[in-house]
Amino acid sequence: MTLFISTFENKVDRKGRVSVPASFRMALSEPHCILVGYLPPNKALTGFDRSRLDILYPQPLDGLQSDDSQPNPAEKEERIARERLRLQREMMGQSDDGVMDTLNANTRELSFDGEGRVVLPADLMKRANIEDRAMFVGRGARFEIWNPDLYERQREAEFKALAGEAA
Amino acid sequence: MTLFISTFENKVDRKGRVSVPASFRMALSEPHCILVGYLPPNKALTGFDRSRLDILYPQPLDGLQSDDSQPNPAEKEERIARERLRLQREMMGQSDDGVMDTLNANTRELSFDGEGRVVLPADLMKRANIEDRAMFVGRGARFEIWNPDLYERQREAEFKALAGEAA
DNA sequence: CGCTAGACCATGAATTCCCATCTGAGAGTG
DNA sequence: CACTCTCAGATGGGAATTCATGGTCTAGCG
Repeated sequence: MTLFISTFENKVDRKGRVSVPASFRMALSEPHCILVGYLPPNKALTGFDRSRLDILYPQPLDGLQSDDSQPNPAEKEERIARERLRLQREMMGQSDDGVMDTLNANTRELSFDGEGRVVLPADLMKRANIEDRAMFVGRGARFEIWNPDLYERQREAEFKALAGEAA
Repeated sequence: MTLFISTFENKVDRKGRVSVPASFRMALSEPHCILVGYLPPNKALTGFDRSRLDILYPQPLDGLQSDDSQPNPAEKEERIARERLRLQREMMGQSDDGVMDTLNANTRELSFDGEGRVVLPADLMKRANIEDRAMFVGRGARFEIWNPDLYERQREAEFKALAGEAA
């Protein structure tokens, strides 16, 4: 899999559009969209590829039903029943997975225009203090979108932490 | 795949009609309806795609009859017999599945008009304190419909929980 | 006959699409 | 080594489409 590396500063135009760095776009499995969200206490937005969700989500049942690694059928049935009960409760809003719930609510699917840009929703921009410039920061499997000035401070802090650690 | 993410605030008109966000509509497998229900002590309504019911329901017999992971034929027959008895009791109203019973009773099938709207039943609106605005909140496999003001408080609470967890 | 639920139509605003321009890096050339 | 050419990526603006929203009409039902 391809990773997001390096940093790029691009402009945000009046419509909220930004070019996603070409190298980030090429790292995507879904070529036509990215997921971008905000979660506290972060100071920046987080972006990632759509295929990441498949990893984050527990597979409902399918994984269990075809799972023959556990040869004991009674235990397998029991696990399926338990998982089904969990899904049933979840469907009625009694979820036990607060993290994923919050992530889903606060993440958007942004699609590219013909030039490789996305529009950053106004509320997300506000949360990350992004105005007319955006810094794309590669973090491996994900990337971050910062206010460039804030990121420079963050970078210094990270450098300092590393240097201090080494000393 | 049906995946609901992000949040959208839409207006509820005098007839109780609301536009379901376009991205939610596109996530549906059944393009012409959604299931919406209320269960205490939730503060919001819960909606999901019709196809979800197939997952929530235990497969009657089919799964067992074709299940050859357990080579012992006697035990397999015994399990089928047990399952059949369970189904019989269920058909007589002696269900052992309280969650699904409650879910079925308190869920409505809402169909779309030509513009992608549904009408929210008055009693459901009342239970969720929804008046003239509705906040659609993506929760992955399901979504929620909130009074926007209540949801903003909920969002802050979720953020606080996340931030606290990180600290 | 009055009412309600559903279908149908009209409008404005927001979003997406499309085309034109700009810029910087690197290759090629004299 | 200076200069130009070329190309991919980035940026800007206007046109076209989608979406949300409000209203009206019609049919079925009480």
